[in-house]
Amino acid sequence: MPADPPYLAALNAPQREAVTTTEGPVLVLAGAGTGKTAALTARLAHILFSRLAWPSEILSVTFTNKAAREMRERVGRMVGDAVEGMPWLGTFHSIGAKMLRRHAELVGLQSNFTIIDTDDQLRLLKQLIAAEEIDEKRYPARLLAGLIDRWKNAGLTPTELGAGDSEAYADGKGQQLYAAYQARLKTINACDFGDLLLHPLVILKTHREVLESYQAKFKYILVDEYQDTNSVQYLWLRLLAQKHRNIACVGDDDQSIYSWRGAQVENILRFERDFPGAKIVKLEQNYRSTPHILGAASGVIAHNGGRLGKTLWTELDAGEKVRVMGVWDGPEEARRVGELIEDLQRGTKGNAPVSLDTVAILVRAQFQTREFEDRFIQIGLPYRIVGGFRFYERAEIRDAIAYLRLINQPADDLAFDRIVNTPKRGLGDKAVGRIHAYARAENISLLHAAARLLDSDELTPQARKSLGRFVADIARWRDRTNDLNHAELTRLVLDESGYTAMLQADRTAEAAGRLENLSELARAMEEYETLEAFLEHVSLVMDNDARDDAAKVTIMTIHAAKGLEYHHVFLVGWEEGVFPSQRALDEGGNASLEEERRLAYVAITRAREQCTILHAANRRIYGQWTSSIPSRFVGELPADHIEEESTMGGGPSMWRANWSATGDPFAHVGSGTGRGPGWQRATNKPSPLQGRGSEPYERSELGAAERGGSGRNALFTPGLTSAADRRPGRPDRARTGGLYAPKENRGSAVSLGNKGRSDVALGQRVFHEKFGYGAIVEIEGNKLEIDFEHAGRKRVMDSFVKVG
DNA sequence: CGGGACACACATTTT
DNA sequence: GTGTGTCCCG
Repeated sequence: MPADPPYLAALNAPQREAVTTTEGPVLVLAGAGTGKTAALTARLAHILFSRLAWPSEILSVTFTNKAAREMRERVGRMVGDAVEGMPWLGTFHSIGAKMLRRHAELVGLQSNFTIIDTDDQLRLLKQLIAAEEIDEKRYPARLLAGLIDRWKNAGLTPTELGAGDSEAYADGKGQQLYAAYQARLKTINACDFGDLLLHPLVILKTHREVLESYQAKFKYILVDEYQDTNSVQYLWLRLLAQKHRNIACVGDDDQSIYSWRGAQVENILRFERDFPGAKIVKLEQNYRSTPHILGAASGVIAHNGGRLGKTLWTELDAGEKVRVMGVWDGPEEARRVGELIEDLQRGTKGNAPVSLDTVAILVRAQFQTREFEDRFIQIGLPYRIVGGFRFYERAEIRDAIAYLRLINQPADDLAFDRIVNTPKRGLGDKAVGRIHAYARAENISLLHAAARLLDSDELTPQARKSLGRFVADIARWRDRTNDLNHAELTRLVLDESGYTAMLQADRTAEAAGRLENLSELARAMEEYETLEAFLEHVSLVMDNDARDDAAKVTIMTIHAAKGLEYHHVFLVGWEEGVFPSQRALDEGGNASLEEERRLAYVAITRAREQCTILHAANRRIYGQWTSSIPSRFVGELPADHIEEESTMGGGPSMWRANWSATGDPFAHVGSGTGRGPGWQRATNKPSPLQGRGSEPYERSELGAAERGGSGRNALFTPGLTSAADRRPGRPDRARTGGLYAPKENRGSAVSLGNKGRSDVALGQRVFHEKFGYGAIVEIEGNKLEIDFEHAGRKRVMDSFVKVG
């Protein structure tokens, strides 16, 4: 036997088996951190090196673009340029789009169809709902969108819906609307995310010759994160693998966290039945986490039933126990995490300084990121939030892309609607309404209708002139696609449409940023061969790849963290109602709870060396202060693997007891009734919930330092409110000292009325304790409107900024 | 027609 | 607390 090829050298026995068992169905059960990606990429390399197939004959699907990119890079390192020829490596959605473009006509589309996002989808549905004269208040478009999504994930076209399904919306109009929606998409030559999966399935099912060509083509199929496949994806795979039956699926039932998106763990559980004779390989040696971290994760997941069951083990040294910390409230949580990260960064107790790139904070839901953002701006700790607002969702970017979409695809009515009057051309509701009516009557696209209306008397001369110019512009730009590259075209369009001028005329601070974003857009486009390729990228790639190299702490959701690893991981908000989420507790029963638990498992196993779990006793959720108890998952952590500490004295068990002794501290407030600050003020009762957030401007005046910490004791001991609670804001650390405004201005700022200070001016750069640096865009007495570099626009009192 | 003020509902996770 | 939709005014 010749020496092992390099790609096999570093693999353990089960991994090798997963790599070299190329023929026949294989299911690889890979626990967290067991070298799943390594095995998967080695398998690809093995198939290529052994000349079992050409790169174009391998289908390998992942769930995220991140995973696809990583696999491409790693395979590239092993096999060199051959990876360039792997056209079928990508996410289910990108591969679906690719197949669909080849066979679009089979489902009534043209191959230059537009991929619409959820925003466009919602707008379209609203139109249809209105046309049916359904009360959108009673039956929100969102609900319908959710249903359609679910149907598509299940692989069901409108005609295939079950009897009960159409009942789900507006007294049985669900099916009808679904059909109308699909018809509408077809006329505007567009499809949504779900269609990228559903249309290809329909094509494979109804066109034997197409199916056979793909079956013959894909000699090997690889699927990552198999536990997350939904029904459409599953049906795809089953059809495509039928001929060669060389399908390798890698997954972990304990990491199934997408059932709400239609994922069926059952797919993994029934693999052997679907592919008789399948070989099962288990990867159980973990290379990522210390035994304590692994032990903690295993202890939690052991509370779930119906698992395939794996026993993870590791050869790594014991390392630190998982830290569990109880804190008083949300702001304190952020403060503590900030301090701990600064300690890491500095290096303490003989530990070497740590790069922020190896540190992550994982949250259950997006709203939790705010607290950390606020705090980190304040202390100047560099951070990056993954997910959240994405570059391509900004209004100006969407506008620019709408222009391009319309140029690329004149039937794109959604794009037309978006930009026909942006920038303002004097084409308001009335004019646009006429265009719509005409298009509907003649069954033509909006752009087409607009062109025809120019020859009629339907529009006012003013509107006609304006619209004429718009239509001519689009046509002219369309012609220029031949002689200009798309980045140049974009710049031309932005200039000639008046969009650039509109932003230049806008003196607000945001406008400058928008212009910058647009030039960034044009720059990004240069990396793509064609306009079509770029638009596809925009539609499918959701992660913001604006990566800069400065080391930063990463803040993201647990979902987004799947597949990633960090040396130091902070898991925050482990409280009942936050994690597990209230939704999961309220509905979905045990299945939801188990999914939350798997999420906890995923979260813990992201950590390599150090895992810190935090829970707060009080948290403000949707503006209401709520007391909370530690997550049940905290209780499920095996005692041997954790060490608990609390910043509140007495340890977590103490204040847990406190909580039950006090009963519901919010009983007198009628918590959860949605009563706002106004009501609280009106009652004029010295309630601990009163004050603070209820007064205008106060929120921004108070440093987070004060809002956290012991000042909040009042929540549990109403008698003791004040002194501590009313103490004026004060920096809690030496390095931020001196940034506060002079004392005499503070506390009485509101009563001082409109006497503004004299040392500030428009455009001036200032520093605010809570929001960081920003420029003054407006001065109104003692109130300033400031455009903060990181925190956006806020109105604050002038006494709380320092000229800087 | 456009912009601003107001009232209102609405609040996981994502390709 | 937020964003969205609507109304009214210039």
